[in-house]
Amino acid sequence: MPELPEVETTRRGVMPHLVHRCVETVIVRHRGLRWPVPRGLEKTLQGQRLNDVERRAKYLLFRFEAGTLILHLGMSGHLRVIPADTSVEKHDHLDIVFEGSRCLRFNDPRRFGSVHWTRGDPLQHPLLENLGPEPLSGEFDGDILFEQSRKRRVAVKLFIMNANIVVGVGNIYANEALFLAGIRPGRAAGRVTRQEYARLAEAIRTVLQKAIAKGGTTLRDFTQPDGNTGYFSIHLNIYDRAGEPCRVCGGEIRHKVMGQRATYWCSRCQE
DNA sequence: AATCGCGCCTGACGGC
DNA sequence: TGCCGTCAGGCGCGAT
Repeated sequence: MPELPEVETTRRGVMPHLVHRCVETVIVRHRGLRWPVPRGLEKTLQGQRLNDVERRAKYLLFRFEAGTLILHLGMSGHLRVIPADTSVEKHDHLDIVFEGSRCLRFNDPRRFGSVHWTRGDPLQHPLLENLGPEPLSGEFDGDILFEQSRKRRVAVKLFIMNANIVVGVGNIYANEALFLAGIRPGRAAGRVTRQEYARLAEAIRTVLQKAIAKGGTTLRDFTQPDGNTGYFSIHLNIYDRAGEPCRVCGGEIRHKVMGQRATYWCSRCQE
């Protein structure tokens, strides 16, 4: 499932093939994503030049002259740049064909992804305007987490997965970051100390940056049909290792469902 | 205001 | 072999 590193890797992979090129055709094969693909997107995009591809949280922002295409990969979505005559496969919902036969193709089996169009500032779009800071930016640190969390009883794991607090911390990375910081996921957010939040913020940056580095090496060529996300190459310390020994202390890794999400921790390393 | 939990959707997997 | 039930999982939204 695409988490922030996968989305960032996707951005870096597709952008150089498409930027400064004009759209020739748009093909929508399945409008029924999480929200319907906007009516008239085909006409809106036709002839538009792509100026840049940016990312905000897990949203990709394709900046055209007349507006911005906002795209979320959902659970199972992925983007590739392929020759326009490449045969269509199951779940290929959307093609944006650029000059030079370069087709940006969106495939999403579970259809939790979405596509939006806005003429205004995409950062003011209702889906983006209330998002918290980017974890890899200078605006994010332990103090922000500490201050936002006072008097809040929600579990610290759910707290850091809340996109209004900080974006891009999906379930896997929340588990891994809490392990690195030595904090139990079930602790009330308001009871975690400033010092612990400093460690946690650093751990979040570390796991995300490592994952981006890995993704960057596996995803070098987006024109290859088998380009995968590099997700499985990430070294996981805790996620999906219930009952196995902790790599640091040998203690048994515990598992529990929290907020309908699989949660793992080491009962010795994490307090 | 904060928190909880639903539902969207398909593929993988286990049981029979 | 095949059918069926269950589960995962990001995230917005309505309910509490």
